[in-house]
Order: sequence, then C-alpha cells, then structure tokens
Amino acid sequence: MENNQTDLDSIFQALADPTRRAVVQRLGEGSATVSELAAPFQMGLPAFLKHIAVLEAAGLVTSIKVGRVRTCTLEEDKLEAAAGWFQDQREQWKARYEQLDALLDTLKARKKT
Amino acid sequence: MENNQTDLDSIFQALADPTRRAVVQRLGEGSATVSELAAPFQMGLPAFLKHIAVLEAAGLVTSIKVGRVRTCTLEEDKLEAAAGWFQDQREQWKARYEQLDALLDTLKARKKT
DNA sequence: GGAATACTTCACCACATGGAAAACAATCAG
DNA sequence: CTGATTGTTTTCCATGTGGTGAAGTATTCC
Repeated sequence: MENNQTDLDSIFQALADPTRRAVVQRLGEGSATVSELAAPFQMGLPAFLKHIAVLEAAGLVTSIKVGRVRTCTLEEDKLEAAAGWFQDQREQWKARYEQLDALLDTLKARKKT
Repeated sequence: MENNQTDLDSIFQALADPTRRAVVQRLGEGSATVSELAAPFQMGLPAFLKHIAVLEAAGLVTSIKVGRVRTCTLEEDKLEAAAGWFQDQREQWKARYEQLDALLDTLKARKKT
C-alpha cells in the first residue's frame, strides 16, 4: 500500500489518454481479449498494444496469455489508489475551510464583547 | 459542467507530475504567489512557470497579477470533476459484481431444486 | 533616477510519446 | 501440412514535454 509519487505519476499518465480511459471503462464491465479491446479503435494493433503496455506498467491492468489469446483484467485497487489522492486533497481543503469558519467565529465573538 | 474527454485528458496529464501535484497540494492550504510556490523546487523559474501554465490550461488553477506579483488559486471544482470519473468507474464495476451475485444466486437456487 | 524584485519570453536541447508499416512468431482449424 | 488468426517485434517519424540559460519587461523601493 505504498501509493508513492512514482505510482501516481504512471497512473495519472496512463489515464491522460482517451483510448486508455476507454479501455479501463470497458474492462470495468469485465475482462476482455486484446482484439476485443482494440476493435472500437481505428489505430493499428501495434499502436494499441502500446496503450495496453502503458496500462500494465501503471498496474491498472494485468493480462495472461492462453494459447494465442491475451486476456486483460482491470485492477480496481490501483484505480482506488488514485481516487484516494483526490480524497486526501479534499480533506486538506476541507480542513482549511474549517479554519476559516473558526476564524469567522472568533471575529464574531470579538465583535460581541 | 461538460466534463468531456479533452477536459479529463488535460486534468490527468497535469496531475501526472510530482511537481504539479505538489503545487496543487500546497494550494489546497490556500492561495500563494508564484515565487512562494516555486521556492521548494530546484528548477529555474521558466521551467516552473511552464508547470503553472499546464495547471492553468487544465483549469485546475487560476491566477491574477497584481502589480508585479501573480497569485495562484486552486480550482477545487475541477479536481472534483476528475474525482467524479473514478466514481463513475466504481459504479460500473459495482454493477457488474451485483450481476455476478445474481448469477450465483440463480445457480444456488438451481442446485437446490 | 537607479536598483532590486518578480515574473516573462526566447532560443535551444534531450528524451518520451503516439502513431504507421512491415515482417515475425505462435497457435488453432480443416 | 496449409492457411487463417492473434498477437509481437522492429524500425521509423512527427510531435510534445521538461529542463536549461540569457535577455526582456514591469513594478516597487530608496
């Protein structure tokens, strides 16, 4: 559960492409083979395989080859790790707002006395 | 509230860099000037300003210049937009698990009879 | 006015990324 | 064994990204 900087780098980098996000989305419905995944896209297989490689390098997808067919599976944990970063940020600025509220309360109290 | 592909592209692209995530994190504590933001990093100002430009292009940060000082502010809504994508994915695979559960129930029921 | 501050722009470089094309496996079907 | 499928590798190209250093532009301070 390291979830370090390098991890986030590669995960966000992987998701910064519509093709790869579409693959993640498709795999959310269940595992699929490379050709099934490549079908909706115009690009050639070599180009598409690079996208898969990026997703695997980021740990978002794993795949096994049975016979001549490679089947890809979504690693939901990794997606949750990235989602966790947003949650961390949210908590940070939430804390700031609470500080502001506290400050306002202090000012109000001072006004009264 | 479009939150289209291009938007997500630039947001994730912007977050796929430790320098820029650190800036977002810092701005989560409150607005800051360019030099305040740049201080923790070794790189020269030109390089740092490019990072700021990327964040602004993605809409994650806005800035105004008063006198010779530019002050940057975090746009929390944009971060929420990206976080929303993860939520969408989560709902998709949650739905899939429910289908699997239903399938298992069907099989169980069939076994019984 | 002159100097220091706070960016800003410009020119340039090394390397990564996204894509095409072509040739190369490795399997399965008849 | 002969193909037809299904990836995989290799080579190549254009573009984008992250960094540098040097010079330029406003402001503000003394």
